[in-house]
Amino acid sequence: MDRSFDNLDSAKRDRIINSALHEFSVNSYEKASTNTIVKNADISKGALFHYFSSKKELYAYLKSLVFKTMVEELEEKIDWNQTDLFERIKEAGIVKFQVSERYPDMIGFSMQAFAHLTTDEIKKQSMAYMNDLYMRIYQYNIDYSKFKDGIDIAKVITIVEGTIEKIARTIQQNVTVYKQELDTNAVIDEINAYMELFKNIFYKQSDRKRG
Amino acid sequence: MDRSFDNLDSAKRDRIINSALHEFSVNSYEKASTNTIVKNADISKGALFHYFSSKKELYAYLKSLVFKTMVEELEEKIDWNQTDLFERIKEAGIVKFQVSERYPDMIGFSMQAFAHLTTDEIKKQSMAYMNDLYMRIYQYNIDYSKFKDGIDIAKVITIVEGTIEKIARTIQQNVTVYKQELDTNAVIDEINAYMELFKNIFYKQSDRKRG
DNA sequence: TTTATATTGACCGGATCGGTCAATATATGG
DNA sequence: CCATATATTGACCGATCCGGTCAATATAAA
Repeated sequence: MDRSFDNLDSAKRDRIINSALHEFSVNSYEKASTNTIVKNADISKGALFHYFSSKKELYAYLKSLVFKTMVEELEEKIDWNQTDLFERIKEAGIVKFQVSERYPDMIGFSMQAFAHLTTDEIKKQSMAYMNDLYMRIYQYNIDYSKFKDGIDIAKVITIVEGTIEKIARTIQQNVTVYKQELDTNAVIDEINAYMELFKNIFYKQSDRKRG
Repeated sequence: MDRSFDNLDSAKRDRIINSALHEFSVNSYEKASTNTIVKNADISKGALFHYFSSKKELYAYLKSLVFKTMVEELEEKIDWNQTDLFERIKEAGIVKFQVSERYPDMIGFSMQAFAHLTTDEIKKQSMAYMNDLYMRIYQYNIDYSKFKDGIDIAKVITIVEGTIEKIARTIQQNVTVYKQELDTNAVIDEINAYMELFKNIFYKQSDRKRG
């Protein structure tokens, strides 16, 4: 990547990044069109290939940007002293949500990028890394003694993850289909409500309010 | 559609249907390639345009097939006398799972097809219909008195849906990434285990075993 | 064998692809 | 103000792929 891209004012840079993320989210790498990217970013074809030497390089840049951004944001903004699982998960969810306010198609891009990795080895490696990161989120400093006896923690995590992703999908749908505006506080309130419900049903009586 | 397509032996017909469903799942309508469809279905270009007069007609056929199949299967195979919510949801999940054994890309196609409907009106209508169908699944003959007092049923449904979809995605991932074979009974067992967990946490003590 | 039907794949004009580059606009330094 | 350097433009390139056609061929029915 030409360093001139980094010197662009951030509004223009984000316009290009978001346009590219969107195009690569909606289409496979091969079918994603640089023409569409420049049109939506409102720049000329030549400009794009001035910043990036090729489509492939643009794609690689986006991959590392997404990866780096996600990891850094999670590292920074998560309170790693938090011992309550549901509060931890809520924080991670909010971080992802905030990132997608700046880069709306980042998560879509990740999924598309992962689905179309070429070799199985690379897929397995990425999967392994993702699992590592998530294990840290779910385990580092977390107090599991609050849970009722006999509760299968792995299942709890599946349930909570599934629920949050479901909420995110529903919001996405409301925004794109019903043209609802995105109300950040409402989203956080909703996630909060679910987390309280989870505490109520999964924690021992005496631990319900401590979380 | 030419009726000659219906007279094809079902193996060949399903090969064409699945190849087309897959191509339209992975790509938008415009970028989906009839060349790719015929290649993967192992038929000639001429044959496809003998069965269907155009790409658009093929797409319309798939839409109505998917819609009809889903509705009919749900109507037929769900036990509408079942009063337990989690058993009902389990049945619906298993029906979808069985359908996707015959047509693996049916659900992916539905999502893609929905996401790319042209007018907002049509989107809203489809959304409304989906909601209706799901409301019947969640409400018809269901005994909600088993739930603990103060439990928010809408949230419970979101949680259970999210969990089942999460399980489905994980299985899909294991199949495509890790080349694991798909063990139907194991999947049903897993869904069962989650449903038992849900009964344990959401039902009153006295109703946990009756479901 | 004759007739009817199913299937093939080379071929069509047109659209789009990733990428180039001479021309132009803008910014910088004296 | 000019001179130079840099940023940006969009018409243009050959290549590829598009949806769809159709004369030729294979297969089945009569």
